[in-house]
Amino acid sequence: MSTTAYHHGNLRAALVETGFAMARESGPDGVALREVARRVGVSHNAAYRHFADRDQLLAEIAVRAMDLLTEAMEDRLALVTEEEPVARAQARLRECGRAYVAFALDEPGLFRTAFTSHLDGADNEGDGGPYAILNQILDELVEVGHLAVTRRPNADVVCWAGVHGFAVLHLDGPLRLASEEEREASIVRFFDIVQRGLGGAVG
Amino acid sequence: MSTTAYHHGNLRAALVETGFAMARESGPDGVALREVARRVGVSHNAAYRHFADRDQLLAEIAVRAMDLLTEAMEDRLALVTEEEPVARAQARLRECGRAYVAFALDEPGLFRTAFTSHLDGADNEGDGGPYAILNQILDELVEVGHLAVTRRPNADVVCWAGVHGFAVLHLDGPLRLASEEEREASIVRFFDIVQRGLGGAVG
DNA sequence: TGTACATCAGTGAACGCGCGTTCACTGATGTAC
DNA sequence: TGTACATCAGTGAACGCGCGTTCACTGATGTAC
Repeated sequence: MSTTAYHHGNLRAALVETGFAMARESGPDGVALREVARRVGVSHNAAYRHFADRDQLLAEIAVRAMDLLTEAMEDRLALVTEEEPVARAQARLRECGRAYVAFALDEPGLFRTAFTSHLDGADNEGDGGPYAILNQILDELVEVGHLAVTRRPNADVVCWAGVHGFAVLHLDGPLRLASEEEREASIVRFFDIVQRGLGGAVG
Repeated sequence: MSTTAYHHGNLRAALVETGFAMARESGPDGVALREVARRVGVSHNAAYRHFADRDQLLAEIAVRAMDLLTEAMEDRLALVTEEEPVARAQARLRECGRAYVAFALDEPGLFRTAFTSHLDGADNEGDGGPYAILNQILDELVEVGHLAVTRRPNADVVCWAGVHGFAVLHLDGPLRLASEEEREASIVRFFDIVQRGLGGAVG
């Protein structure tokens, strides 16, 4: 943008930021080292001063993408006003899932980048990311008496799989042509089934 | 392999077969037109006599991959011996899902190829593929009284999403490092939750 | 306060890669008379 | 049964693409004395 020409001063951050924007536009494969450098206005190998290779840059971008997903979920959870404990926990589970799906569909490039495998950096576990949020909400469902402790194990993976599969099928998969109405109806049914499946009581 | 040198006689089929083998090894991106031709022993542009472009070849390979998935599901369904109607339909739902996940994990290249978007050929709907099988089993669950007709709509998408997400998270995603025991425990919980979520009665 | 020098952060040219696709072509096949 | 010829199915060379990465380099910076 400006700064001291030679000795950019902030190259690393600029590369990540620009690469992030490119991932947003066109997913992980859209992040070409040469093109990132070009956009930042620096020679194409200057990046090697700051990253061992392209994958290391991409890993850092992926972490930021995952962070954005996490924020999107937190933002949405903050909007839950329901006070009755069981209904509240259920609503939080729904909103958390909806935020995940909405992020995937609104930010396909970032979503794909966040879930690019073969990158180290992001281990996605425990660290307060989407998975941790989900786990916390499931714990709330236990505390509140909707989900039996004995049925708590692996409930996290099940919920995650459902929501992730929903996102992926609609994003890249055979359901990508589904109308918004169909999508909405399916997701409503999804939470209906999950809620009944988790809970001990019916209806 | 042999045949009349010039005028291969069966080039189209040979290209599809070899491309299929390459997709099996390394997924859709592993199917390079030039390499397929090389392996078949033909000049790299002979393929253009039979396919408009690489995507058309890949689309045909994807259809065959989807067919193999379908067969895997059917084979596994054929093994269900349970006779009591409700238990039978439930078992069929489980086996159908298990076959899907097993295929994804055992044949990652083919699974990814089958679900490569941007290809025409496969519309994956109604034609007797995995989705049709799932729909049929859900209809059985309705007939048999486990699933209420009013709750039938979109149950297909929900089941599909769960199983697909499970596969994808374990194949490419953050759960790819999960042990076989964890995977098995999760999938058991998955069917537990789906079955309760679908059914009107509890456990 | 001035200068020497190590270190750091960039540059520019080049390598090697394998791909998809197109062009003008030639060898093989089969059919009509 | 023989031959002419259209059609079909391959070939080989070439284009253009953009990439990641490495090499030897040079200009800027800051610190020690």
